[in-house]
Amino acid sequence: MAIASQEVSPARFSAQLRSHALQTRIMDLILDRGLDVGDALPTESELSAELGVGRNTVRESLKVLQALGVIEIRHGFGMFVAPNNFSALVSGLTFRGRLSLRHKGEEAMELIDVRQALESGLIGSAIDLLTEEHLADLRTTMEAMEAAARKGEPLYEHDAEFHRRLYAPLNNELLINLMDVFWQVYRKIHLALGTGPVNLEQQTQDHWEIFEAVANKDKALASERLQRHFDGIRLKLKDVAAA
Amino acid sequence: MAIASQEVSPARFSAQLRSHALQTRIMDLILDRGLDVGDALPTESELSAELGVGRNTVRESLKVLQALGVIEIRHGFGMFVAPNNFSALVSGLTFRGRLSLRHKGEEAMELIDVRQALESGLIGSAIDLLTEEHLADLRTTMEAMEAAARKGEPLYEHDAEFHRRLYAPLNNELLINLMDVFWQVYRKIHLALGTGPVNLEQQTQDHWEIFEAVANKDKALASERLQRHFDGIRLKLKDVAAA
DNA sequence: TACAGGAGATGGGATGTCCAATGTCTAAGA
DNA sequence: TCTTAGACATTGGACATCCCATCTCCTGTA
Repeated sequence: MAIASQEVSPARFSAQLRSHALQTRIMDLILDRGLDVGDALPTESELSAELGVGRNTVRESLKVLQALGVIEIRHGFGMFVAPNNFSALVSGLTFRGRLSLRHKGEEAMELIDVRQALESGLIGSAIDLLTEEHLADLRTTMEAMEAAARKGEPLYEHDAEFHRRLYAPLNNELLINLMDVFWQVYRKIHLALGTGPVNLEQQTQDHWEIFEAVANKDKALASERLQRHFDGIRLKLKDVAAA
Repeated sequence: MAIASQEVSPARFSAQLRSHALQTRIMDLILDRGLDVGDALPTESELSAELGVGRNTVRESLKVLQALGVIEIRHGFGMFVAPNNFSALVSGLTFRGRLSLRHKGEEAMELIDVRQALESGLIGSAIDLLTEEHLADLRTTMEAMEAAARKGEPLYEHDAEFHRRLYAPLNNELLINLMDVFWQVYRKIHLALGTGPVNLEQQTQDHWEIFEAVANKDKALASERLQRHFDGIRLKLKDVAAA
């Protein structure tokens, strides 16, 4: 018969299947009714009645859907189909990253690898589509970063913004969201473990160099400098994991 | 005062913050106690008592953590720290993809873009690290695919397996999981919309060509053929979205 | 020794009650 | 007429309690 899909035991997850099925039923209900982003879902009680399960059970599924970024729940008002939202992944990935740091930080490192692959792999296409306007936005971000560095403020937000805008030309929201997730996970892991002293000037300088390569439409150089940028991040993470 | 972080209203999500906080507390509890993959969590009642919240409330958070792949819940036995598991993302992304198909299928297309970027961007590194053993595995998969195609069976599993093994040399589980997620989402969207007739021979042939380029360690050719493979997928998706 | 079945523990789920947040509607006041 | 404070209905949040379903492990019997 060769089911041959997963190496899990057979009827060991019947409960999980049931609750997953309920989540699917709710999502199907949304799709079947033609609800779109921003539209309201039935109330908890209505769903409970329509789906034939208790309100608590429905709530559990709804909370999961909320966590997955499918719906948005507003206390006292209702539940709505959510706009794109990947904040869900952040929690899960952060947990895995921190868990892995107790061993050798492999998973956290893998995360950097994926981000590096995505960014240095896509910088070429991004440069192709780059307009003057995009470049101006990037410069603005860099100037803000430099100002922050001078004041000794953390560069977290500016760093994220830089990378976000770097790939804005691709016009791919999923990609932006994914990279944002990776970035946030890295940041959270870093914060959770206590960051050592950071060299703000060096960090700013790195980004300026990437900016320069991008501005000159030098794909190879941009890719290389991005690689180096990530190598630096990787080293920092290794230090933290070793401690 | 310049909060200036997000463009959302201020105290509109206090409830979400609270439930998210509870999830975080549970994850911190796992980390603080040094629990590792496979270790058992306290029971629902214990957690309820320790965290000072009702059992139902704890359950909602636990379900979320389960959905995020953080813990594994086994009815009648207990809850355990889960091994890496990204099946969570599948549901959320599939929903978004199907939702977007009602418009122009933009999000589904973005998903293909990201996958294409990841795969064609990383094939070079994968080829660098490719061993004879990896290649043999790949060939085995291809032969299985060909056999299935001859019997007129769907190639889903073989297709997934091929791509999984293609990047096995990178030894990056996160990457493999991510690509698996994208693949499953694509498949689910495809199934949900009813797939047109598929050309099994053509599909097999595509993969053989990619295999050939990889076997010859021709990075450029492999990358190009991967690109073409994804272009085909993109076209198919566009057809479905248009219907 | 091997198997069957029960005991105990744990999660799954339903129901009812009350609390808290939100938006809306109304009425008083400027 | 416009504004605003407050009452109100609606909706989600949280909890307690009860019972069911499922699992593992252990014990007794063949």
